[in-house]
Amino acid sequence: MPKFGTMTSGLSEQETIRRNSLNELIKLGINPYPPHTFPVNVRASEIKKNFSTDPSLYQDVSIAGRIMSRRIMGAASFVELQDESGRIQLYIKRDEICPGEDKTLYNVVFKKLLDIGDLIGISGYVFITQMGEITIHVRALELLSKSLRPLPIVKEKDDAVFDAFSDPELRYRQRYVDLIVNPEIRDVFVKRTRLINSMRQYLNSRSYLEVETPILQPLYGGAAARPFKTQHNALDMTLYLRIANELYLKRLIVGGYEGVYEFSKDFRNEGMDRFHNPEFTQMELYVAYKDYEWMMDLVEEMVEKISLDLHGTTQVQVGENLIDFRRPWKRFTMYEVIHHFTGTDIADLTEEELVQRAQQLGVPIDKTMGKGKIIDQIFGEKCEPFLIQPTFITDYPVEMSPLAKKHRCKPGLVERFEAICNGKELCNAFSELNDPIDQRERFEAQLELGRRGDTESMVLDEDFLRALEFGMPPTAGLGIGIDRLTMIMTNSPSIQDVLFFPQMRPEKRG
RNA sequence: GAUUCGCUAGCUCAGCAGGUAGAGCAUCGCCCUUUUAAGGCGGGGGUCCUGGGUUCGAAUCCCAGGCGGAUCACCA
Repeated sequence: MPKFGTMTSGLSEQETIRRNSLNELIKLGINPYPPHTFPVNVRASEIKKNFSTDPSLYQDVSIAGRIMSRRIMGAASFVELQDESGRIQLYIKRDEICPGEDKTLYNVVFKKLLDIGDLIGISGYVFITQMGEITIHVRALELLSKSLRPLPIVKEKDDAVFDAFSDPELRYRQRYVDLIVNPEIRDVFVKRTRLINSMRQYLNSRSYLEVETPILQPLYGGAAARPFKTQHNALDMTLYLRIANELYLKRLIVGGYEGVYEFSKDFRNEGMDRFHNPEFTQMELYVAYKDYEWMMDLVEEMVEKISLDLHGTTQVQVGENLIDFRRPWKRFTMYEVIHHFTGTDIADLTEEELVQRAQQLGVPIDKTMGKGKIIDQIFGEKCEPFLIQPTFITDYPVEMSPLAKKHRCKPGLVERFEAICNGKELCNAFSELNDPIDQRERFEAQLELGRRGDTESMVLDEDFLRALEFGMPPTAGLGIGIDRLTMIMTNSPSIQDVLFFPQMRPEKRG
């Protein structure tokens, strides 16, 4: 466990030595945390990429970064310097950085008082060593920040990694260390940002308006989930952290915007596992005068573009599976896919028959479940895990979709789809319910489910109903899980791998 | 929440017929002016997650707890 406290007595040997080095530096008149800028004019990866084709460009480079390893050979040394772009080797020669009689900078400062983990700035010229490594020959060296804790040392040879910093608990709790020593982790988060940028660019190119809606809500709505509850002192009222932003975005459609979207952190007070974090990110989009068929086309196009932007191809390797986002994706109705995987046509079954059938299939159900939830359960158990390539599942039972419009020709169903990919839901979308009378009835059915013991049933939102009563255009709505999509696009097996700081229990000493 | 595995030096790990702690890298000292998991020689560094119990004696066995991973349940 990490050691806290600032008293020397509580420090490890290596921490004490570094603090002593810090004091020695100060005695030599060197500020270990200098305030001035350092004039970086190039990045490590750029030198490595371009030096061979045009060496003349790199005769006067100035670069800053972290010391990741040192190989000291008497009066000359090699250092691996890491900046945001990658690593480059430095060659440091005593008589080069200490041209006069005083060799303190090399013999004492560099060799004794600097450590792996310290941030330095150097200037020099680039050359290639006898071993063929592109290297910066250092003319001047300056300490930019002293590191007081020893860094885990990860070594590599011939693509084999030695002593990897791999303890998941330490990696998540000290993500900053993870990012320093495991550069491929940094890349996952770069991809996450590029994914969001790609999606935003796509939506902006269609002139949809990016908006912000409340995270603290007096009523939670827009999804079936248990909320986090908090207290506003001045108003003396309970507020909930949003579980979705659907109802607020629809209010904006009522208000006259014809396309709105929001990247939103949502919060659900439920179990945690490798697919679930209490706070997670969704992108919700609402477009007026469109329907769910239209939205399927949009999702296909957008996700295909994202894959191309990230990987230059529609194909992505995810674990054992090669997933191809190339349009068009397969489309099945919920009943079709259940029939396909279970051999049962559930379209005309009564609730009792459905219960019986679920039990025959070994699908666990309980008394609080309505018909819709049982169908969803069968789908979740018997179909969803086996849908690997991106697939649209359409036309859900009305009971499990209280915010979706009734199907234009199939009674008992709604105009809803989910995209399933790698056995998991990627997005959820409907032709939005804009009939205020129907919406009120659906809320009331949800209240009834709540009375039967369903802790995730929706609550009735009078203000939202009032908005609908003013008239909402026919609208297509979409919610897409950004964490899940990032997991797929970066081949990450756990949501913790795509969140910088996944939720953890507090660490305790002893 | 349930089951299961894990927690030993800064990091990765070994040690578990119970006898009082080890390796590699890191670190410290010395040598070394093109090395790259640099190398050579020498030295330090540990509430063995915590608390109880069994025992002459516990990192090791037993019980309880903490934190984490995986799987399951709820869910995105």
